[in-house]
Amino acid sequence: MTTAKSEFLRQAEARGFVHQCTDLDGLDDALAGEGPVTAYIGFDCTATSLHVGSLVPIMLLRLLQNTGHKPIVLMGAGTTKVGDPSGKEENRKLLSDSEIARNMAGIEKIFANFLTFGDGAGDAVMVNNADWLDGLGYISFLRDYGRHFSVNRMLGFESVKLRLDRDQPLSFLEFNYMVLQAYDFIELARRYGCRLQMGGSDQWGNIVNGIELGRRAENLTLFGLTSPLITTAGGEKMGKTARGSVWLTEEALSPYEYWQYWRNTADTDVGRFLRLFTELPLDEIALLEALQGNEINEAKKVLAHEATALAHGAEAAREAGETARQTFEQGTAGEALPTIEFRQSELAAGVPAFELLKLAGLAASNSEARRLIKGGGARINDAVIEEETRLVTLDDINEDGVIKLAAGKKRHALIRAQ
RNA sequence: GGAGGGGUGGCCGAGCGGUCAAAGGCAGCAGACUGUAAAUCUGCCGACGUACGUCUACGUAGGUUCGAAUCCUACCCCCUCCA
Repeated sequence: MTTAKSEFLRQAEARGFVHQCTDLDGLDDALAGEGPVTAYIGFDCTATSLHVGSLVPIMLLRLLQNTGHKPIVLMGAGTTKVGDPSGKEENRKLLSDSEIARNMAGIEKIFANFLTFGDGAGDAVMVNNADWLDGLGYISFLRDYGRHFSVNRMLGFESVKLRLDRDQPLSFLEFNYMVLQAYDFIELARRYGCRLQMGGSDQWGNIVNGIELGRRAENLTLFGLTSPLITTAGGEKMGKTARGSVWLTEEALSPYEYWQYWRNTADTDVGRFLRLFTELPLDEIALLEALQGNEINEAKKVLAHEATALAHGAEAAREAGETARQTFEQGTAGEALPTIEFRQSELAAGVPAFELLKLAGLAASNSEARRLIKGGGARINDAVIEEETRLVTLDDINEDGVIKLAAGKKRHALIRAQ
């Protein structure tokens, strides 16, 4: 298929969201037909925040909503109790109910920035599969749905095969994950008329299972659509930096640092990321992408701004951009830099620079900070720190009333005296 | 159930009684170059300590030895082959 009829698929394809689809033409017909199509993506509740690795599905749901359809965010509180074996890591540790509840609350807040929730036809809804999974009756579930699953086939699925081939243990608990995920789909179809499940390419097997269960058990026509796994030009999964994951919540990662993450995108990733992670028109992106040499930095700033505005709001994005401008282009210090407060009296007595570097999060330990100083990578107010044991005092406060600390050229922090 | 192989720093992977905080690679950090890019080159890369150093670390727990990642015993886990 070259041109989709539906706005959603046209955009999704043009922007690089589509990897595989169970029935592209059929789905296109449905999407182009009358009324909104309801679609869902499931998210595990394994942490209190999501990171940029989850941004592709989030943007996909947003695109769905923007093109007139209804997104369902499925919180996998129920399936999280089982653990997805496709993670291929080993057994995951089981999370307690309270941990799951806490994680879910954190994740919910993120979606509020990306989707419009409500009761209208096109409004997004958030549901929790624990609502139906927790109360399943074992025998009746087996009789009604279990009979539609062929163990022979399940053994052939990538997630399972991988474990078996390596003789790694796969508990019966985990083996059931795909059954439950398949069941989620028909439960959503029943409750919300949901007809499409989307997800990362690693979810293909799980999604297909749901579709087949729908057909066998309820004679439903369901669709599946997966997006490619996005890696950086360096071939790495997205979302890791020196300081850990690139989280989407302010509490976990400041908007400024989030902005910086995007600003530091590799040249070759700029166009792809603009298409996936911003909503700029494609022709505009094409222009930005075509910029050469130094000028591509303008495209990166646009990417950083747009992406940050989605996650943290336009104002926070503007502020982050302004701080970056002041810090990098003007050599002064912007408001939004990470800041630590210090008591006047403590500073008067003098605090070792390496300790400040550690406290500011620019080094993981005192040793690392000392090494940084030894290596000539640490600066106070733009002056390289020469002695390893340099004390920082009130005298170091510059004309802006702060002490500017830097580790390398990119990582800055401010010290304020209280 | 039987036979053999293995568990080493964030990951991969050498070491197989002292010279081992442990080769090499990857990742990471910094420096040079640049464009807050990529590639390349250089340095650093357990913690604490201004140096000498101290402490913690080679699956877990004991033991042998002046001395163990290296040898012995038990336990846990993984892999390969046989039944």
